[in-house]
Amino acid sequence: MAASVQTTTVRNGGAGGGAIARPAAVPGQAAVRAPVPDALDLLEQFGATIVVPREAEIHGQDDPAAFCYRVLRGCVRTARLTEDGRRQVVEFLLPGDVFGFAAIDTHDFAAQAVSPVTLRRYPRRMVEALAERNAALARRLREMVAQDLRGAYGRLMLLGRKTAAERLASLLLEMAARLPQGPQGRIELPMNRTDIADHLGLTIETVSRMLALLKRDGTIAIARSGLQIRNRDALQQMANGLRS
Amino acid sequence: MAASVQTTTVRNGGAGGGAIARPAAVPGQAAVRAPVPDALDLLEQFGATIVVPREAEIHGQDDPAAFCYRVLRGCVRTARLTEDGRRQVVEFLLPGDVFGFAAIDTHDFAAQAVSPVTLRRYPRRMVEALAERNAALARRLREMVAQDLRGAYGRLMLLGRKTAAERLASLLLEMAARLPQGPQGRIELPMNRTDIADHLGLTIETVSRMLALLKRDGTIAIARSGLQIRNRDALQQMANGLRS
DNA sequence: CGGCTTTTTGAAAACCCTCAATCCATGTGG
DNA sequence: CCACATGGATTGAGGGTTTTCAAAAAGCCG
Repeated sequence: MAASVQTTTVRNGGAGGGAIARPAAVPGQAAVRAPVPDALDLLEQFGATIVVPREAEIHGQDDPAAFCYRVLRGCVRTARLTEDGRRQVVEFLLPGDVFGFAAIDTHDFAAQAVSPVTLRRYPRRMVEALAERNAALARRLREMVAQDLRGAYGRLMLLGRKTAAERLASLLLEMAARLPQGPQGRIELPMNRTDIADHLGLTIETVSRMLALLKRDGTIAIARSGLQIRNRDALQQMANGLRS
Repeated sequence: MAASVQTTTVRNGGAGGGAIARPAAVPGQAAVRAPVPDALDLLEQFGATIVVPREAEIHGQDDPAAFCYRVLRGCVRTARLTEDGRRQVVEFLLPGDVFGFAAIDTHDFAAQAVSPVTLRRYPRRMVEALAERNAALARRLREMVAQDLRGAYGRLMLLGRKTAAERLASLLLEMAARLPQGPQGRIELPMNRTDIADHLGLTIETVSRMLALLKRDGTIAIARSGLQIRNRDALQQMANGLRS
């Protein structure tokens, strides 16, 4: 079922990947860059850096979980597919994000490259072996999974109880918080309308229409694949269902 | 914000609660009851058994996570609430199920008793302390959280991409698999229509209508709070969207 | 039996989806 | 350099599913 992964190994071993994603640095706080030790750093020596082309599969749904991953560059989506072809995009992963750590034996979602992606890849066997001997790492792993779970709960609310407008507003706010900001808070959404629709439980047409609405409001501005939030408060209100 | 928990402590300490919920026993297999050691058994000596009346709150959303729980009797629901009162029921917990183990500092959902409930309650501080020293327990905890995550992913698909009929069929099948079966596969749903609706992202009217449909089909039979699945294959097909 | 809540049923409306056409950006070949 | 083809995005019209509002029916418990 799983299409074979088409990747290019760039580096193998060594500390080639920069710092591990750390638990929630307080935003807006002066960055004291003493190298805070992170239990995940233990994995670094077993990591390999790989490059995945746009739209290629990193691993398939129900594939044996041989590796966990951390995103270095680009955007990854995790998704589930039904037998009859309906798709639910679980989440979008950006640089610093990790995935695959919650797997027991197999991954329970597919992972694909939304844009050209650079990943750091860790053998799960090593992760498990290290966690067996290192309580701090074990705890960190559990926290990471718990974090994912927390995110999933938020999405359950979004999909079960929010309107199309609210879902889109929520996504835009989330992406604005996670993506690098250009001048005037301009951001570049890496995913297309189909990805957004499959993430929000909508159709591409509805996504397009809601974006058009927000554009008419002056809440956002869209210019050739770039997006700018002009009225964050309005978006926030819309995301929370406080109808004007 | 959190309403105070109104509970009755029945027992404290000792091995009062029976065996811990174990990882997926193979159904239909002859039960070889050699006491398989479960890492969770370590917690048992710190457990307390409590009783919670129907509809009472076990813990509130964003409450500090002082305890984890295991259901001994009854049905618990976990739910999230928005500011404007919309509710998403995350899951229903039945005897043998545990909850609260994914919390970091606070619970990220409220837990309430759907029916009169008996719980075994473990101090989180103890759980953390034991996990620090016991790798098997740490791994077990992570697997439990990963299991929850897996379940959440399934629900994302359900809420994002399934129709009302499909959602209801899925729930009935899940409940039939988890609840004790009476004669002729008769089961008793512990939750009311509102709970089901808030779990499936629907309204109580839609839930009622879909049940009426299934009843007309002869797929299910409903008799005074009891439910019987008459055509499991039809339900299965409906749950997977294979329209007749 | 009477009062209460829960569930069911009905009719109309809202929201989102489907189908279809147009627009736009990008890339290709003449 | 421009015509054309391509794929994604947008816009429009109509329809379907689910919701909303309302009322009746069915349970439940005194």
